[in-house]
Amino acid sequence: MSRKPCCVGEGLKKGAWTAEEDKKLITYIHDYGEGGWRDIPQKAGLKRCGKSCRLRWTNYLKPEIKRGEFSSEEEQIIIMLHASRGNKWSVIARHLPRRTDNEIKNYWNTHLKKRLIEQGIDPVTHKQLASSSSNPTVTTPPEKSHSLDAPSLERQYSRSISMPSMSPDPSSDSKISEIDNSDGKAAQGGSLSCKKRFKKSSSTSRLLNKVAAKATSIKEILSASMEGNLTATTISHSSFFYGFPEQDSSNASLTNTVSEFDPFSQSPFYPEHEINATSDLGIDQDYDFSHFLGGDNHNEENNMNIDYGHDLLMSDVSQEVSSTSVDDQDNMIGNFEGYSSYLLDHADFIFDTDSDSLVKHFV
DNA sequence: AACAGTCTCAACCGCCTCGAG
DNA sequence: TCTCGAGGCGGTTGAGACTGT
Repeated sequence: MSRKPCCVGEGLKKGAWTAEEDKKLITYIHDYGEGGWRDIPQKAGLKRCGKSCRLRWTNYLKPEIKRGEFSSEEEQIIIMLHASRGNKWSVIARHLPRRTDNEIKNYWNTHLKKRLIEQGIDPVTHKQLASSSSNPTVTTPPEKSHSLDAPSLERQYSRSISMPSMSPDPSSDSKISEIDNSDGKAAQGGSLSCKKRFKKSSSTSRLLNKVAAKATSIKEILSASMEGNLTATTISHSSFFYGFPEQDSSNASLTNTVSEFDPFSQSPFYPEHEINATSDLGIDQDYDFSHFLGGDNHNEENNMNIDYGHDLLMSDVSQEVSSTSVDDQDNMIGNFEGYSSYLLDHADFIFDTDSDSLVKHFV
């Protein structure tokens, strides 16, 4: 019972971190590892509260953190998880690889919430706002507002929730690079603003970036779910094919080639080619995001956004990932990686100027 | 160029949970 | 069983960047 309180003390600094402070913290954690935050400021020579050090590390300096624009897949995941979990940012963050709860929270408050409102959807209840609905729904009490069933969600999101997405900033691995050393202050918002980024991106490059983001996101999602040691991700096998309508099952050679990289085919833990289809939404079928993507115009660009199952509304009370062996997890992750690589290696994505969309050709 | 309004997001605040003593 | 501190979490703030006039 002789512990010192954490955040009391004279001369503790507040406000933006300087590059020098960041360097001290990074150096210390590199040498001694995370944990024992109470003692870190003194040992690292920082005039900061331990809690502040922990937040700075976990939200900003940690090497594996991904910064930059959220992909459309990430946006969809956030919205769907928010619909079922509410403002449980840490829970949502566990299922978004390398994203922090703080970043997700900010992105929700500054982008996604506004977009849902613009679309006439209540960002709290995820139901149609009364003023914008021709068929007003009864207001749902808050405690029930985040447990909508799949058909309800499907009805609510009648338009695209996608925005042009950019691949992660290549420089994002270097946190130091985001510090403006000219005045010793942390650079505000380490990357360009959303609006500016979009101005710089042509529709073609945006689409190509989507392809790149898609190829890695499959693996990342499963990896994060496993690393989070909470739940299995509910990605159904057949979802992989929903986004590839031109993939004809009658084409025997193609089908064989694809199944060679089937991430589920070698897992004895997931019979019937389905990973833990239990979800908070109580759905066990694939969630077809084409309903989200805008009326009758389901062009290829839209399909690019729904290429894997978005019924990955995981349940923290469902099957624990720890019940699977390490070998099996590695095997599955490896298969995801193989499938992603396959897409990049064996499918040409050609930009069709007529339809302003990408056309996918397997070679 | 200057100013005001708006937007973004890093950082802080306060509360909660868990576990050690 | 109780107390208390560490760590975690969600809500909020405000400095700085951006945009419009």
